[in-house]
Amino acid sequence: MAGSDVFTGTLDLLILKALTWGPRHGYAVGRWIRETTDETLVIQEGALYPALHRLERKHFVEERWGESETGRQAKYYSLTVAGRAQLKREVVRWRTHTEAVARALAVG
Amino acid sequence: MAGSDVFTGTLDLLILKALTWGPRHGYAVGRWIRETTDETLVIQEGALYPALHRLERKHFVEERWGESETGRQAKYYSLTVAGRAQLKREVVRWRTHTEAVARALAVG
DNA sequence: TTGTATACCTAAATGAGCAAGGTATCGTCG
DNA sequence: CGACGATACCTTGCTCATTTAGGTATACAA
Repeated sequence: MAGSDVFTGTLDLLILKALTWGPRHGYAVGRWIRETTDETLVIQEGALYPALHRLERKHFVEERWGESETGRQAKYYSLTVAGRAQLKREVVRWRTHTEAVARALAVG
Repeated sequence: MAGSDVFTGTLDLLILKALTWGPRHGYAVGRWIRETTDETLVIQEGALYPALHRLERKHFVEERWGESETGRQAKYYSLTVAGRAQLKREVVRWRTHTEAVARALAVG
Protein backbone atom coordinates (compact mmCIF):
# COMPACT_ATOMS: atom_id res chain seq x y z
CA MET A 1 0.00 0.00 0.00
CA ALA A 2 1.42 3.37 -1.02
CA GLY A 3 1.92 5.66 1.94
CA SER A 4 1.74 3.14 4.75
CA ASP A 5 4.38 5.05 6.64
CA VAL A 6 3.62 8.60 5.63
CA PHE A 7 0.56 10.04 3.94
CA THR A 8 1.73 10.67 0.40
CA GLY A 9 2.60 14.31 -0.05
CA THR A 10 3.75 14.78 3.54
CA LEU A 11 7.36 13.83 2.97
CA ASP A 12 8.37 17.06 1.22
CA LEU A 13 6.86 19.04 4.07
CA LEU A 14 8.86 17.10 6.64
CA ILE A 15 12.12 17.37 4.70
CA LEU A 16 11.75 21.12 4.25
CA LYS A 17 10.95 21.47 7.94
CA ALA A 18 14.05 19.46 8.87
CA LEU A 19 16.18 22.05 7.05
CA THR A 20 14.67 25.07 8.81
CA TRP A 21 17.63 25.53 11.16
CA GLY A 22 20.39 25.11 8.62
CA PRO A 23 22.01 22.55 6.33
CA ARG A 24 21.60 18.84 7.05
CA HIS A 25 22.74 15.84 5.06
CA GLY A 26 20.21 13.33 3.74
CA TYR A 27 20.83 10.62 6.27
CA ALA A 28 20.44 13.12 9.09
CA VAL A 29 17.15 14.36 7.65
CA GLY A 30 15.79 10.83 7.80
CA ARG A 31 17.01 10.43 11.35
CA TRP A 32 15.51 13.76 12.42
CA ILE A 33 12.09 12.74 11.11
CA ARG A 34 12.28 9.36 12.82
CA GLU A 35 13.39 10.86 16.11
CA THR A 36 11.08 13.86 16.34
CA THR A 37 8.10 11.65 15.60
CA ASP A 38 9.15 9.06 18.17
CA GLU A 39 9.71 6.36 15.52
CA THR A 40 6.17 6.85 14.18
CA LEU A 41 7.34 8.09 10.80
CA VAL A 42 10.23 6.07 9.39
CA ILE A 43 11.27 7.20 5.92
CA GLN A 44 12.62 4.49 3.64
CA GLU A 45 15.83 5.48 1.90
CA GLY A 46 14.19 4.61 -1.43
CA ALA A 47 11.72 7.41 -0.71
CA LEU A 48 14.08 9.83 1.03
CA TYR A 49 16.85 10.23 -1.53
CA PRO A 50 14.59 10.56 -4.58
CA ALA A 51 12.55 13.13 -2.63
CA LEU A 52 15.70 15.18 -1.93
CA HIS A 53 16.62 15.05 -5.62
CA ARG A 54 13.12 16.17 -6.57
CA LEU A 55 13.33 19.12 -4.22
CA GLU A 56 16.70 20.03 -5.65
CA ARG A 57 15.34 19.88 -9.19
CA LYS A 58 12.56 22.26 -8.14
CA HIS A 59 15.18 24.57 -6.57
CA PHE A 60 13.65 24.33 -3.11
CA VAL A 61 16.93 23.02 -1.72
CA GLU A 62 20.61 23.33 -2.66
CA GLU A 63 23.23 20.62 -2.22
CA ARG A 64 26.84 20.91 -1.23
CA TRP A 65 29.33 18.21 -0.27
CA GLY A 66 30.80 18.46 3.15
CA GLU A 67 32.11 16.47 6.05
CA SER A 68 29.68 14.91 8.50
CA GLU A 69 30.05 14.72 12.27
CA THR A 70 31.64 11.30 11.84
CA GLY A 71 34.26 12.53 9.38
CA ARG A 72 32.65 10.96 6.30
CA GLN A 73 31.75 12.79 3.11
CA ALA A 74 28.07 13.70 3.05
CA LYS A 75 25.79 15.75 0.83
CA TYR A 76 24.41 18.70 2.75
CA TYR A 77 21.06 20.21 1.79
CA SER A 78 19.93 23.72 2.64
CA LEU A 79 16.73 25.65 1.99
CA THR A 80 16.65 28.20 -0.79
CA VAL A 81 14.47 31.30 -0.57
CA ALA A 82 11.90 29.51 -2.75
CA GLY A 83 12.17 26.49 -0.46
CA ARG A 84 11.34 28.57 2.58
CA ALA A 85 8.27 29.96 0.81
CA GLN A 86 7.29 26.45 -0.25
CA LEU A 87 7.56 25.25 3.34
CA LYS A 88 5.16 27.99 4.42
CA ARG A 89 2.69 27.00 1.70
CA GLU A 90 2.89 23.34 2.62
CA VAL A 91 2.34 24.04 6.28
CA VAL A 92 -0.80 26.01 5.41
CA ARG A 93 -1.97 23.23 3.13
CA TRP A 94 -1.34 20.66 5.83
CA ARG A 95 -3.29 22.62 8.44
CA THR A 96 -6.17 23.33 6.08
CA HIS A 97 -6.54 19.72 5.04
CA THR A 98 -6.11 18.10 8.43
CA GLU A 99 -8.65 20.52 9.89
CA ALA A 100 -11.06 19.63 7.08
CA VAL A 101 -10.66 15.91 7.73
CA ALA A 102 -11.02 16.55 11.47
CA ARG A 103 -14.36 18.27 10.81
CA ALA A 104 -15.55 15.27 8.79
CA LEU A 105 -14.42 12.80 11.46
CA ALA A 106 -16.10 14.86 14.18
CA VAL A 107 -19.53 14.49 12.56
CA GLY A 108 -21.94 12.19 14.38
CA MET B 1 0.78 16.30 -8.34
CA ALA B 2 -0.81 13.26 -6.74
CA GLY B 3 -2.93 14.21 -3.79
CA SER B 4 -3.35 17.90 -4.45
CA ASP B 5 -6.91 17.78 -3.17
CA VAL B 6 -6.64 15.05 -0.57
CA PHE B 7 -3.55 13.53 0.97
CA THR B 8 -3.28 10.17 -0.74
CA GLY B 9 -4.70 7.47 1.48
CA THR B 10 -7.26 9.72 3.13
CA LEU B 11 -10.03 9.08 0.66
CA ASP B 12 -10.93 5.61 1.92
CA LEU B 13 -11.19 6.97 5.43
CA LEU B 14 -13.57 9.71 4.34
CA ILE B 15 -15.72 7.36 2.29
CA LEU B 16 -16.06 4.87 5.14
CA LYS B 17 -16.91 7.71 7.51
CA ALA B 18 -19.59 8.97 5.12
CA LEU B 19 -21.33 5.60 5.35
CA THR B 20 -21.37 5.48 9.16
CA TRP B 21 -25.03 6.42 9.45
CA GLY B 22 -26.38 4.13 6.76
CA PRO B 23 -26.31 3.53 3.01
CA ARG B 24 -25.43 6.36 0.65
CA HIS B 25 -24.95 6.35 -3.11
CA GLY B 26 -21.63 7.33 -4.63
CA TYR B 27 -22.57 10.78 -5.77
CA ALA B 28 -23.94 11.58 -2.32
CA VAL B 29 -20.71 10.40 -0.70
CA GLY B 30 -18.79 12.89 -2.81
CA ARG B 31 -21.23 15.65 -1.93
CA TRP B 32 -21.07 14.81 1.79
CA ILE B 33 -17.27 15.10 1.80
CA ARG B 34 -17.38 18.38 -0.07
CA GLU B 35 -20.04 19.85 2.20
CA THR B 36 -18.76 18.70 5.59
CA THR B 37 -15.31 20.06 4.76
CA ASP B 38 -16.73 23.40 3.55
CA GLU B 39 -15.53 22.81 -0.03
CA THR B 40 -11.98 22.21 1.16
CA LEU B 41 -11.90 18.59 0.01
CA VAL B 42 -13.43 18.09 -3.41
CA ILE B 43 -13.20 14.51 -4.63
CA GLN B 44 -12.84 14.05 -8.37
CA GLU B 45 -15.23 11.45 -9.77
CA GLY B 46 -12.29 9.67 -11.36
CA ALA B 47 -10.98 9.08 -7.85
CA LEU B 48 -14.31 8.54 -6.10
CA TYR B 49 -15.81 5.73 -8.17
CA PRO B 50 -12.65 3.62 -8.44
CA ALA B 51 -12.22 4.03 -4.66
CA LEU B 52 -15.74 2.74 -4.05
CA HIS B 53 -15.05 -0.25 -6.29
CA ARG B 54 -11.81 -0.97 -4.44
CA LEU B 55 -13.60 -0.89 -1.10
CA GLU B 56 -16.23 -3.24 -2.46
CA ARG B 57 -13.58 -5.63 -3.73
CA LYS B 58 -12.07 -5.66 -0.24
CA HIS B 59 -15.53 -6.32 1.23
CA PHE B 60 -15.50 -3.16 3.33
CA VAL B 61 -18.69 -1.97 1.63
CA GLU B 62 -21.63 -3.64 -0.11
CA GLU B 63 -23.52 -2.24 -3.06
CA ARG B 64 -27.19 -2.39 -3.88
CA TRP B 65 -29.16 -0.56 -6.54
CA GLY B 66 -31.95 1.66 -5.32
CA GLU B 67 -33.82 4.82 -6.04
CA SER B 68 -32.29 8.16 -5.09
CA GLU B 69 -34.10 11.14 -3.61
CA THR B 70 -34.57 12.49 -7.13
CA GLY B 71 -36.18 9.32 -8.43
CA ARG B 72 -33.13 8.16 -10.40
CA GLN B 73 -31.46 4.78 -10.12
CA ALA B 74 -28.39 4.96 -7.93
CA LYS B 75 -25.93 2.50 -6.45
CA TYR B 76 -26.14 2.52 -2.69
CA TYR B 77 -23.13 1.57 -0.60
CA SER B 78 -23.25 0.41 3.00
CA LEU B 79 -20.56 -0.58 5.52
CA THR B 80 -19.95 -4.25 6.20
CA VAL B 81 -18.79 -5.46 9.61
CA ALA B 82 -15.24 -5.59 8.23
CA GLY B 83 -15.72 -2.07 6.88
CA ARG B 84 -16.67 -0.75 10.28
CA ALA B 85 -13.52 -2.31 11.77
CA GLN B 86 -11.45 -0.86 8.95
CA LEU B 87 -12.87 2.60 9.62
CA LYS B 88 -11.77 2.31 13.24
CA ARG B 89 -8.26 1.27 12.18
CA GLU B 90 -7.99 4.11 9.69
CA VAL B 91 -9.12 6.68 12.22
CA VAL B 92 -6.41 5.48 14.60
CA ARG B 93 -3.84 5.59 11.82
CA TRP B 94 -4.94 9.09 10.86
CA ARG B 95 -4.69 10.37 14.44
CA THR B 96 -1.31 8.72 15.03
CA HIS B 97 0.24 10.15 11.90
CA THR B 98 -1.21 13.64 12.10
CA GLU B 99 -0.05 13.89 15.69
CA ALA B 100 3.43 12.75 14.65
CA VAL B 101 3.59 15.39 11.91
CA ALA B 102 2.24 17.97 14.35
CA ARG B 103 5.12 17.17 16.73
CA ALA B 104 7.63 17.67 13.92
CA LEU B 105 6.06 20.96 12.84
CA ALA B 106 5.99 22.19 16.43
CA VAL B 107 9.77 21.91 16.76
CA GLY B 108 11.62 25.21 16.75
C1' DT C 1 -33.01 24.17 -26.26
C1' DT C 2 -29.40 25.07 -23.80
C1' DG C 3 -27.37 24.60 -19.57
C1' DT C 4 -26.92 22.71 -14.91
C1' DA C 5 -27.33 19.21 -11.53
C1' DT C 6 -27.74 14.52 -10.80
C1' DA C 7 -25.70 9.81 -11.33
C1' DC C 8 -22.84 6.57 -13.17
C1' DC C 9 -18.44 5.00 -15.67
C1' DT C 10 -13.46 4.22 -17.76
C1' DA C 11 -8.71 4.61 -19.84
C1' DA C 12 -4.23 6.79 -20.01
C1' DA C 13 -0.83 9.22 -17.69
C1' DT C 14 1.51 10.92 -13.60
C1' DG C 15 4.15 10.26 -9.76
C1' DA C 16 5.03 9.05 -4.89
C1' DG C 17 6.42 5.62 -2.11
C1' DC C 18 7.84 0.50 -1.27
C1' DA C 19 10.83 -3.44 -1.77
C1' DA C 20 15.05 -4.84 -2.55
C1' DG C 21 18.94 -4.60 -4.08
C1' DG C 22 23.93 -2.19 -4.42
C1' DT C 23 28.70 0.49 -2.80
C1' DA C 24 31.87 2.10 0.75
C1' DT C 25 33.77 3.64 5.31
C1' DC C 26 34.25 3.38 10.26
C1' DG C 27 34.18 1.65 14.96
C1' DT C 28 33.39 -2.02 18.03
C1' DC C 29 33.07 -6.51 19.93
C1' DG C 30 34.30 -11.16 20.25
C1' DC D 1 41.62 -10.68 12.72
C1' DG D 2 36.88 -10.86 11.17
C1' DA D 3 32.19 -10.00 11.46
C1' DC D 4 28.69 -6.86 12.35
C1' DG D 5 26.10 -2.61 12.82
C1' DA D 6 25.79 2.16 11.95
C1' DT D 7 26.69 5.71 8.83
C1' DA D 8 26.11 7.61 4.12
C1' DC D 9 25.00 7.44 -0.47
C1' DC D 10 22.55 5.39 -4.63
C1' DT D 11 19.15 2.98 -8.22
C1' DT D 12 15.67 0.02 -10.56
C1' DG D 13 11.28 -2.20 -10.80
C1' DC D 14 6.87 -2.37 -8.98
C1' DT D 15 2.42 -1.05 -7.12
C1' DC D 16 -1.25 1.81 -6.72
C1' DA D 17 -3.82 6.20 -5.70
C1' DT D 18 -5.03 10.18 -7.94
C1' DT D 19 -5.43 13.39 -12.06
C1' DT D 20 -6.93 14.38 -16.48
C1' DA D 21 -10.07 13.92 -19.66
C1' DG D 22 -13.12 11.96 -21.71
C1' DG D 23 -17.98 9.21 -22.05
C1' DT D 24 -23.48 8.00 -21.17
C1' DA D 25 -28.07 9.32 -19.54
C1' DT D 26 -32.00 11.66 -17.08
C1' DA D 27 -34.49 15.69 -15.11
C1' DC D 28 -35.49 20.28 -14.54
C1' DA D 29 -35.18 25.23 -15.07
C1' DA D 30 -34.22 29.39 -17.81
